[in-house]
Amino acid sequence: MEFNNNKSIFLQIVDNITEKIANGTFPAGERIPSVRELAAEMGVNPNTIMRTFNELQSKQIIDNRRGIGYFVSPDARKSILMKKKQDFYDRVLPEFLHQAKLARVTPSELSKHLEKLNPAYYENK
Amino acid sequence: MEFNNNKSIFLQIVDNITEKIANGTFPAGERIPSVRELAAEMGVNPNTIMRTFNELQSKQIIDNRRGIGYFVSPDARKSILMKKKQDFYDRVLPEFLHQAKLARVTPSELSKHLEKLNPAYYENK
Amino acid sequence: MEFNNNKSIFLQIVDNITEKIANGTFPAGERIPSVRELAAEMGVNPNTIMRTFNELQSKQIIDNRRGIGYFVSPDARKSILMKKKQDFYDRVLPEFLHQAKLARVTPSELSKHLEKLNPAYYENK
Amino acid sequence: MEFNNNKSIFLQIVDNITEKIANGTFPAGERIPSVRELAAEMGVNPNTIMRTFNELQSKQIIDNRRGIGYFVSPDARKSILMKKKQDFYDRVLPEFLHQAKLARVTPSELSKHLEKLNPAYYENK
DNA sequence: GTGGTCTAGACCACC
DNA sequence: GTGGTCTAGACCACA
Repeated sequence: MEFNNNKSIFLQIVDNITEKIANGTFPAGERIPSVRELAAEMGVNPNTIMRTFNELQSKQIIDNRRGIGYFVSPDARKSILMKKKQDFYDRVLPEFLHQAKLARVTPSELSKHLEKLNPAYYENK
Repeated sequence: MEFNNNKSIFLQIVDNITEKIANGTFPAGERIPSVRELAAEMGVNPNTIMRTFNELQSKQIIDNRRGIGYFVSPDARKSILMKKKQDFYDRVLPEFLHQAKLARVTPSELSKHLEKLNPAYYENK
Repeated sequence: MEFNNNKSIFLQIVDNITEKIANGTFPAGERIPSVRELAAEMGVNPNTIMRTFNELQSKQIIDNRRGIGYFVSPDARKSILMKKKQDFYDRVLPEFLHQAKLARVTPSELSKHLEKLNPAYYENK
Repeated sequence: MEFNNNKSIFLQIVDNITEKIANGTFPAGERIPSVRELAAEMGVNPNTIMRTFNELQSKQIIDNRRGIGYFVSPDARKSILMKKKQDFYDRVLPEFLHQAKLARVTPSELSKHLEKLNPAYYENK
């Protein structure tokens, strides 16, 4: 896996696994790969994966079964999608509008750009 | 001044001063307050202000006159606005669309929200 | 059987079987179900039951008759009850009082709660 | 600092610091010693302290100021005492009564012991 | 095999 | 000086 330097690796892995649960790559109730497997696959130290798992567990996205591994929580997908959407409207969108204002992008200018992108660019990103 | 823990303090001050130049609070050619004044006003270590000034200077937004202080560069405002707009389209907007996709916010849903907000919320932010 | 994630599974099964001997579900001298039976019944790996049996045997609560199975020791019940009571006064009660102190629960406050619970709640738990 | 083998070191340090905040050793709003200081004082690796701080921060008991250190949250003490008391009644007390029942300690027997201890032992523990 | 903890040590950005 | 992240490697209990 390729990592971006702006964000810590373990948080990028948190995002990565969260998205895999959201899009069904890791289905609800299923076991996710072991710490060592993921570490090898992502070219990262097992401790880093462990930290990721701690984070996901504290968010109640995954559960642990002793000696067996980590499993996707039953309602993880739904709760992830809900939280993501809420975060989008509560934090991402206002911040975006703030940035638009600082860049002196007028609402009409912005609308024009968003229209042009709809739906092609947006869907393929 | 209140700071956000997600971003380094000196970068938040860079943004703050940059915006003050963009909106004319600090006009072109004028002297900006001294390191000590700003440090006291913002409740921050003078070293942090120095770092801010170094950053602004390297972006050619302010100039130093030895023994006198720092001054807003003649063309600072125009260049700030240009860079801001470019950064908005090159980085902020794509990232925003990416976040929208991850949050499963459809283009039409997004348009609807933006319409509702336009122009009232957006202008007053 | 449902397990608590704070304690190892085999120790939870040890507790479970110990209590069944204490309350007469598994009477003295009788054979207890086989490893495979218990494993199936509890939804657990047979190795885990084996470990449980080893533990119980080392505490002289059960005995093994080769090729036949495990049997409740003749004096298991009496010894379990004695040890439990001793452990309660030596370890559980002091720890409980320590927790009460950390929670700033005064002795009188505690007495009041215990009175209210006695005997109804306590007996039916 | 001396550690108990039944519980992970970082959780024992969490308890230790939490109690120090509860009893006023670390007053609200004050800075707590640095990671390196505590690590040296407790004879532990700085990473272990870091893990402790992450835990305390996620519980909103301490806050971070970039480049300066960690500070006790303004309302940490009150919230700690509330949570502790709630946990005592919700979890510790029921578990204790359950243990008493398993040990076949009758309510009256228990009351007698608690009386005897009141208040001397309890206060000095 | 699984996770979990801890250490030692390096390197970084930031104040 | 402060915290923050990551690696490497060891050791452990548990299933």
